[in-house]
Amino acid sequence: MPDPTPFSTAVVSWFATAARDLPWRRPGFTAWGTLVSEFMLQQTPVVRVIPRLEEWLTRWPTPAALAAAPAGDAVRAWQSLGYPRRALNLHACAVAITTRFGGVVPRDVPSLLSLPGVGDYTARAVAVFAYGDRHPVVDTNIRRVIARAIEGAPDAAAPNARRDLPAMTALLPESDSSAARFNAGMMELGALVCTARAPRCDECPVAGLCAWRAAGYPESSVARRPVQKKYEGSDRQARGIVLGVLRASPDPVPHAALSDALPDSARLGRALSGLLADGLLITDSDDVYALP
DNA sequence: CAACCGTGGCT
DNA sequence: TAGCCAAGGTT
Repeated sequence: MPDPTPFSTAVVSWFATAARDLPWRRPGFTAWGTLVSEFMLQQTPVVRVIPRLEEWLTRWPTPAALAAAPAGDAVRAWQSLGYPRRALNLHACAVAITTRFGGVVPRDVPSLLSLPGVGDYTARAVAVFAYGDRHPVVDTNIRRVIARAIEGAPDAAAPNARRDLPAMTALLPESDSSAARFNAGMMELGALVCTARAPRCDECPVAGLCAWRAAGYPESSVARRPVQKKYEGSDRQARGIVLGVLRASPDPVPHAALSDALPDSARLGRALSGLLADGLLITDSDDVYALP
């Protein structure tokens, strides 16, 4: 490993000029707002998150406010952000923060990891971006930047905390504030310049230090498997159709209305049992369904 | 650990 | 068009 300082310094100074003006970077943004934004940003693009985030924080400005609402309200307000379990988990977070942490989003990583739907990335993102503490943050952007610039590989390998966290730690500046800006800068670099497809290497602030560039931009040799199975006709799509009907209706919905929206009864049955098991749906009788 | 979990925009 | 991809987490 070469001296990480020139690399880290270049990323931090680039970030000072290139950072996007995003809601969660506003002065005075709360730790709760950071937690909500990180949940929404789990696999959902920034541009689609921003309007939902503003709505959520206006409606539920504190964990206690969300905890006082039915979980179904959170699922409905999630709208089409996708992966609606995140809305359920976020509501459960609000309850846990209110009951176990006095209504204050915890600051230490182990406490954050104890919250539902909070994993290695989200826990450290909150500790770093909301509280300014010094931890390595590793998301998909950072793994790709490290793979290319440091390891000379065309793409990131599968996520692996045993390898990813030490790799980021080795690059992390000493001071809390520089470390936080480096974490954010690495994510921004991966999002804006060192992108998965068509990276903008001519605009890259660390091109001169990049191992991938030095190696002549080798391409991946192994064929990549599809990132997702086909969506059309899938059970995943079926769950979305069912929840879409429920979100659109202020009242509980009879099974017949769901059959109209999803005539394939086997697929509908799998969607309903799955959603019930996940707690995204409740049913009092055999044929009337509602959000929790 | 591979598979699963939504949705929509881009190429 | 069909596949790729987006600030992951859970099982």
